[in-house]
Amino acid sequence: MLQVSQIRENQAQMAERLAVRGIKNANELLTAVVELDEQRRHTQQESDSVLAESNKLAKEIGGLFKEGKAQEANTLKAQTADLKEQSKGLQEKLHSIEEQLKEALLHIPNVPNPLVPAGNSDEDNEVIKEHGDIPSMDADAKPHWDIADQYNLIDFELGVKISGAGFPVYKGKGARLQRALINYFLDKNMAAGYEEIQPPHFVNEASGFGTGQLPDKEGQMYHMQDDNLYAIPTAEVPITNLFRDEIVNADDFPIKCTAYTPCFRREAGSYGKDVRGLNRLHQFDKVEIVQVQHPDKSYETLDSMVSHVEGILKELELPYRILRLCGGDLGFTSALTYDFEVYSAAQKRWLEVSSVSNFETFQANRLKLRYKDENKKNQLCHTLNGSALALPRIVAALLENNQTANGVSIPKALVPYTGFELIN
RNA sequence: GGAGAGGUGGCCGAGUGGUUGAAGGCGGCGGUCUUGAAAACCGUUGACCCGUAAGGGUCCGGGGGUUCGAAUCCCUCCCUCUCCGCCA
Repeated sequence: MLQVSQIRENQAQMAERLAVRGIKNANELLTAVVELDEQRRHTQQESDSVLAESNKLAKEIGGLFKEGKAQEANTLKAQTADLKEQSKGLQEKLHSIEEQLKEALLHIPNVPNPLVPAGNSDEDNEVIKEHGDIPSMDADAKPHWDIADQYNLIDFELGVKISGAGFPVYKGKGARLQRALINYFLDKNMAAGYEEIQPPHFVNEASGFGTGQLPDKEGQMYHMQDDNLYAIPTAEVPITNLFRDEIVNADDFPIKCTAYTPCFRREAGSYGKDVRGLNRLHQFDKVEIVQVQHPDKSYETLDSMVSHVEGILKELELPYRILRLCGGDLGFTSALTYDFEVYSAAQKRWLEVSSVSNFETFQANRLKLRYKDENKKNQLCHTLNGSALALPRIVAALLENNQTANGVSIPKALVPYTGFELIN
């Protein structure tokens, strides 16, 4: 959620940058906010002075009663009726304006960083780096779903039987590969200074709101109606919400957490050719990194998170590229996002495996996540997160890119974790 | 699922209608003492909104009510804990 004070100060600039997202009426939306805020402040002033007056009278009446001057007290009492009436009306007005203001703010996305290129779709994302050779495969190279089938690694049909489409069953070396990747990622993140956390996989409404999944993206999460809990779509939600309503110590910056969790996504309405095999699932595994940082240092941190993820992909010997997301592809809450894609040789396409973002104060504002600055004033922190990494597409790329006549070879860095060098 | 207790500032905890935004303690910050540190002692220390400021207002789980006045009384919702039952 944007801060009204900032909108007031930089409306024109913000509108301009929001336009990068393809929002045509950005300036109108911001103007509505500013106007509501003006009404709010005006109404509050009125209300405050009425309340100040009644507080004064109440104290006088209290004093008079104590002195035993009941007569005078009762005279004063009569005066308060009118004030009460006024106050009630003003309170109601104030509440209603505040509601409208919140509603207006809730539907404005984060302001993109100046680096964010304009554009409407993933076509307009900016490739800022490409690394590794695209493997040239034989014509009969198999997509990962065939390899998974051949070596009995993943059973999609069994998943359908017990849950439904998008819930794969990993078996044997398939399951072990998953476990190896999770441990490997966690170890890499820990070595980079992230504290490992095991959070709950279900969260309450307040948490969904804090990171921005609610109220807009309600349909994308699984919801347990009886208990009003949501299955987490990413560890970002429980981890970032650890810091909800907190005033953290500025000396603790940067706060770095990592967590492995399954992720649940309804992906309502998705269908078509992109969803085959592991490409798009209702349940998948991911190791996430989250940081809470001082506003002055968050972009430095974003860069360090990007190079951290990059280091992992290099070790896994996967060809990858880094994209800077354009305005149209940028998530609602993000100010700047880098996506990582690995090349999947048999499908002959890039697959997104990580998304690293700086949310600046957008989440912190909803979370009320603050720190004390040098002047002991509370300021909003910056939050960042990234996948390090999401498993399924890494598995897909590993299987496809490393297939040989003898089987699928495991990258060196991973062998200590899998305990085998070859899937055959 | 059944029964009971409770939700107060960063934390613990007192407070049952009046000038209490809230005793006390812990923690934090500053100081005295010390070669330095610890201990001890003294002082200081809530959040949010409006206002250039002075100042004003709101907040004791959320919402509503009673009252001139509510952390304190009433209604309602939410949450937590304890015991019993069930159970990895």
